[in-house]
Formats: sequence, structure tokens, C-alpha cells
Amino acid sequence: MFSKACEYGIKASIYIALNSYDGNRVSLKEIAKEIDSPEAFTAKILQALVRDKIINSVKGAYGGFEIPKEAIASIKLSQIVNSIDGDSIYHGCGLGLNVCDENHPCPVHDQFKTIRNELKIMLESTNLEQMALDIKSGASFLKI
Amino acid sequence: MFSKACEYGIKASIYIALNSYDGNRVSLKEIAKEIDSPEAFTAKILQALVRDKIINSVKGAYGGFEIPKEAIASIKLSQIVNSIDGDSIYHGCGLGLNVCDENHPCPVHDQFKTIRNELKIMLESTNLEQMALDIKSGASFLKI
DNA sequence: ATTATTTCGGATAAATTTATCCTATTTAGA
DNA sequence: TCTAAATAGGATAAATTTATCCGAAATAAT
Ligand code: FES
Ligand code: FES
Repeated sequence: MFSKACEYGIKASIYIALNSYDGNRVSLKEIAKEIDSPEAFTAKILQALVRDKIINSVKGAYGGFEIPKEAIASIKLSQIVNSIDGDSIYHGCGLGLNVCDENHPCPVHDQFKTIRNELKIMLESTNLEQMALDIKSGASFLKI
Repeated sequence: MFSKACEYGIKASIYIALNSYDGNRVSLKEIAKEIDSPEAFTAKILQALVRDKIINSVKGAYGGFEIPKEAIASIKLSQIVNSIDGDSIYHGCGLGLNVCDENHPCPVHDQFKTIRNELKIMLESTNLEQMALDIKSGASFLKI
């Protein structure tokens, strides 16, 4: 469904949000450990998210990653997925036709469109705050 | 969503079904042309589907691929997807945790489970006959 | 029998995704 | 100012997926 990069990106963002909530900046090392991801690869993904202004980074000693408290609730899962995997998940044809076109549908178009749209709604209606709070309360987990 | 191999496999199966419906066996060459897929790669995928007994093959001159008429309506999209991409699409965690476990859910588990289940239902309730007839009637297309 | 056609299957190559390594740059604090 | 800690970014490697090539085996028709 999502690429590995996207999975790591989502989990990392949640972990950063969780800590930014408490005013703590977190390092790449800590993130990779807590979401159980390869450090250097995670670094690349975070770099991209920083470029896309989804998270902030601070270089140097005592640096790390953070998300402005007031932004946490406004960052949707869809933004992270879009940033990393692009938007083919919303518009692409399920059978790989060049374009998904209502007037030239593939054999699974009607059924697929429904699922794809629900996925879109799901990604657009889930934000970092909700997910971070679930981790905090122990209702959900980032690894194992 | 699906791998390229799976996309080709689905389209090829539909094209074979469509022709088997009319009593025509089709060659790899014809299939690859009609679904716009790389021939040798498609051959590998069809070989696998034959091994899984989803389609039949006949070697030699005038050989090709076919599906017994009476089987067409009973072959579900889910069988093809399972054969090629496995079943992680039904059971795997959306964020890549080792297992998707109700008692140890990832941050998107609740939302993801719903989508995943709808996808499963969709794949299980769509069969080759329906899709082949849509192609035949011009209601859907296999390429471009 | 011979030939042409076609799938099968192994080896290999190309492309993409995932992952690692190393150096440069930035920054806080001693 | 120097040092340690941290991200940035380029180069490279490993793994996986996608794709190609070629010879073997099977089969129908001549
Ligand atoms: S054309 Fe294939 S999903 Fe719309
Ligand atoms: S645990 Fe992640 S989808 Fe169920």
C-alpha cells in the first residue's frame, strides 16, 4: 500500500509530534530507535519532509526535529503520504492504465474508485494530533 | 496498490477469459499486445498463474492460454491477486509493523482495517466473468 | 520425420527502492 | 576559540522488482 519510506515517514512524524507536544525536540537517532527504522534512510525521509515544511529541523548540538505545537493538529496524514509517495494513490488507475478516466475505465474502475476515495477520506481526516495522543495514552504503538 | 506483475496478471486473465468465453485460445504474443505489457515478463506471470491452476496452458503449435468456460465465473479477482501479490494486502499492517494485531495496533489500525476489509470484499466479490463481459460490451478497457 | 509454433524455465540485465557511508556544515556550550 | 553533537547532502551499495534473452520441450500440420 504505502512505500517503506512512507511508513517510516508517518511513524517518524507521529513520534516527533508526540514529543513536540511536550516541548521536546528529538534527534534522528532517537526517532530511528523508537520507530525501529534504519537511521540513514530515515534521515533522507526526514530531510524531504523538512523541505516540504511538514516538520522543522534544527542543526547542531541540541538540535533535532520538531513540529510547532500549534501545527500538530493541522497536519493531515494525507500531507505526509503526498509528500513521500505522491498522489497516484488518489488518482492512479488500479490496473495501471495511463490515466484513470471515467470515460475510458479499466475493468475494476467502479469498484476501485470507491475504495480509493475512502482511503483518501481516511487520510484527509486523520491528523498528527490524534495519532500522537493515541501513542501517548498507550492506545496504539509505533513498533514491533 | 498492486504490483506491476499483478496488474498484468489481472488484465491477462481477463483477456484470456474473454476469449475462452468464445472458445478461443490465445497466445502470449496476442495477450501482451492486447493488454500492452512486456511479453517476456507477462510470460513469467502467466506461468505462475498456470502453476496455481488459475488458467490453463497448452504448449506447441496452436497452443496458448485458456480458462475452462465453466470456471470463468467462479474465478475471483482475489485469487489472482493472492496468487501474485500474496495476502499481505488483507492482513498486513498499514505502517509495516510485524503483524497487524488488534491488541497492539499501529496508529492507523482502526481506520486502515476498514479500508483493507472493503478492498478484500471488493476483490472477493468481483469475478472474471463480470470483467470479461464489460470488456466485451465496451463498458471497460484493458489498455491506454 | 520435419518444420513451424508455442509454452517452459533458467540465466541475466535494467530499473527502482531501500539502505549505508562519509564529509560538510551548523550550533550550543565549555 | 575549540569541541562535541547534530542535520544536510552526495556518493555508493544492497535488495527487490521489472524486464529481456535464449535454449529446451511439446505439439499440430505438412
Ligand atoms: S481506470 Fe482503472 S481505476 Fe479508473
Ligand atoms: S496494526 Fe497497523 S494496520 Fe493493524
